[in-house]
Amino acid sequence: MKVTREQVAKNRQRILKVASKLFREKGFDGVSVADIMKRAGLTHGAFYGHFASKDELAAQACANAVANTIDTWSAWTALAGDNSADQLGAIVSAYVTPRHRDDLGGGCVLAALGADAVRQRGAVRRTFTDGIRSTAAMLSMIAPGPSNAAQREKALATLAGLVGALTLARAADDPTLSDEILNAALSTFGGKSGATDVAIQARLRGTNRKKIKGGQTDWSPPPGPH
Amino acid sequence: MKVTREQVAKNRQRILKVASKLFREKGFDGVSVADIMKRAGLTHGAFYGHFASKDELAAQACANAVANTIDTWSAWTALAGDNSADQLGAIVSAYVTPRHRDDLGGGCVLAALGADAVRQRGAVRRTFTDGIRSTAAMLSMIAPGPSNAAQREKALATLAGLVGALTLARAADDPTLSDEILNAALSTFGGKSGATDVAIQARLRGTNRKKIKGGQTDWSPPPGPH
DNA sequence: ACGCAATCATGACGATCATCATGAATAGTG
DNA sequence: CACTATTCATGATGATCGTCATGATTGCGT
Repeated sequence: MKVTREQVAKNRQRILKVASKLFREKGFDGVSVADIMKRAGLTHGAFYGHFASKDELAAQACANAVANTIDTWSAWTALAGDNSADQLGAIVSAYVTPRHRDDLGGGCVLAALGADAVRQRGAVRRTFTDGIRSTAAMLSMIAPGPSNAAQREKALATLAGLVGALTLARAADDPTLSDEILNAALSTFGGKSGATDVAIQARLRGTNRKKIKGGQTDWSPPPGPH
Repeated sequence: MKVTREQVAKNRQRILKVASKLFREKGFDGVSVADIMKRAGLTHGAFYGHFASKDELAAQACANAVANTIDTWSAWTALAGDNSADQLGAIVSAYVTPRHRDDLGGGCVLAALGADAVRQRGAVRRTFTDGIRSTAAMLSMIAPGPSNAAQREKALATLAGLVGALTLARAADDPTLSDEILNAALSTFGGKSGATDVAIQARLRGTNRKKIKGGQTDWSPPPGPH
């Protein structure tokens, strides 16, 4: 078989997207190349025409997931207007939600693969580090504080709080405890701050959940500037 | 071969201890039964005389790691005296350290296996949930706040912040960024609070590191009430 | 001291894994 | 239209995995 150049590019992107989702859901060691290819609608033999190894795929899928996270956060802040405090509040409010907690494969890559990244070396680890840098830089620009250093400190602490809360809320096998963790993080890390519009909050926190094809949850609020 | 009943118990404990360490270092999927048994000084065949399956071992090793974490935290608070604020500060100060970051196999199980626990079911997941409950309860008792609810909220948010900071600091492949994350968490989550004795702080934060046999780091401050 | 029962070592089983070899089909090129 | 390069499917390979069967060794109750 041979396919159109356009189809080849589509296949490659589909592999990346599927891998990005499956890795977040089951971890790097929990997914096989055959699994990924099957979900991408291909067989395992076609894999090595696109990527040199599973490790190379992991790195690129990680980069894909990071870009996904950044885009989502951008969409969140765009809904909050120009006020920095509102923007930070928007990210926190949307991050620490049952909706995000239940969307392991489509959610923040730092929370889903953070512990796995520790055990990786080479490209995967470097890509992940850049993901931390990017998200931290994004939060630093909108975090409140009397100086750049103070803003960055708040940004890093908030990022840690969000990632930790989501991880623990996911790990907790008890809905009550899980919700409690999310709510504590929401209150502590700025979800209540400022005068963020209530309707926007509701949208960000998933009150108006929207389903898209395939039973997947669309956790990016429509329409967004992207 | 047969061995003393006492030796059998020792072997079992050794398997548990090794598994508890290796699982934290490499994740549940990253360690094989043969790996664990080899490090415990036995061969893989002896395994199923002690545990019914790898999953059962994972659950018990997880419980072991939780107990380990609780004990360590108790030792930390014991050094800080009777003041609650100092005790919380002691835990935060000792938790978010390069020493703890670099001791993946001996450190907090919530940070090391949190993301992996999400993908587990059954006993492992339940044990892990209990670990979250236990640590949260411990922090709730010493966290400041005008009410029990406020104390618990602060405890949960602090726990999330600690776990997230340690995870990100470990994942970051850049020492500068990694230290920055630890310091931000230290400042934000109460490490500076109160009048905690400077010498105790230094001991908790690893200034007087002590090596024990096997090149392993003894991250529990001596002597401790345990 | 004898015999049973337990514990470990050796080895093997089937399943699964990442990766590679091969061939069929065909899009792109002249 | 014919040729070539490429893309994918099929299948195989060697390694590793969790688990189990077997037998040798020997502690321990009698």
